[in-house]
Amino acid sequence: MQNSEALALAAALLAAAGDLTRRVNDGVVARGFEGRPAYGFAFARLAPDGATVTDLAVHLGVTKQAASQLVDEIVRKGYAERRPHPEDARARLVVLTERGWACTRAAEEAIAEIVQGWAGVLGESEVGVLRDHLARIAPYGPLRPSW
Amino acid sequence: MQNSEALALAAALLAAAGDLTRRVNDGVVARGFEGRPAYGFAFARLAPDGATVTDLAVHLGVTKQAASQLVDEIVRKGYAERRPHPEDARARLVVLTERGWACTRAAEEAIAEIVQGWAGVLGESEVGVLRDHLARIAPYGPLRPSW
DNA sequence: CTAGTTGGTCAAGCTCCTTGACCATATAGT
DNA sequence: ACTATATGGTCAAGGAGCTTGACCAACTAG
Repeated sequence: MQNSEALALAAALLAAAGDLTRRVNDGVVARGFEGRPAYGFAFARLAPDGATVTDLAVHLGVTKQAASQLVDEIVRKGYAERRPHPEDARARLVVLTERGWACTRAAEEAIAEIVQGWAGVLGESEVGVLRDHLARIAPYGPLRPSW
Repeated sequence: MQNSEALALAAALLAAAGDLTRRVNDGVVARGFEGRPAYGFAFARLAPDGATVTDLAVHLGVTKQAASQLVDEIVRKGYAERRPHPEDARARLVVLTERGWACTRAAEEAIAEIVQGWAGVLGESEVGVLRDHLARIAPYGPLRPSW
């Protein structure tokens, strides 16, 4: 393996990720939602049944104070709400509102559209290969900065 | 293409990029340099023959004020220096110092090491396929947040 | 039932970026 | 040559998003 090939691979990976992040965010905004990339990962954690602020902090890799501020923000914008936790009076369960779900669906649409474009360039089967390769090299990568 | 497959691909791409960024930075720090991921892209632009602050700002996708502050930082840390520009008395040419070059080489070593690991998982030839796929889906992606 | 742990928030501060104002030099129009 | 505009760079102030530290309320283990 040539050194320059390793550099080219690293650059291509970062460029592809940066491009994806930007385009997903643009797609969500174009569908009428306001937000920043971090929302997407937060929503992914909240989606099934809600989560506590501490859960979210762990998921995002930030302090619980930062997660709490993010929740303030998405609550203020109407994407989620804080409810009493059914089993722990200290905790609060943060759950998506209907608008939060709509925003999540918008992000998924945007992603599907972009990946569709990749399939047009590489072909369906090669996109599957790409996904497989990526999953194998970074099974536990961090989830922070993007949709 | 299933929607969930598109989501899995997007998540894997972001995870891989985040993992790469973190590990390159760790590798550079482990080799005795202090820095943040943005340095790497700045150094890549400065490397051949130096660049002006404005060049750097365009390359990084930030304002020239931000680029100027970044240059302050890498100058203060001994990685670069400002010289008069040979053809324009308004401008200054920012060039890497020997320590700046050493830091760049350290980053390249770290990258080579990581990609080596990927070759161990996927095989040499598949790493080439991966690089090709990524280059084809994001030929002009942004270059900002990482080494 | 006290002692320690855990969920959450408030407050202050830091880092990195932005916008706005400004100066020095370069370039174009007349 | 001379004014007008564009460009390279910096200073200053402010904002977004994170951190650390302090703290309270409620859970859990001895």
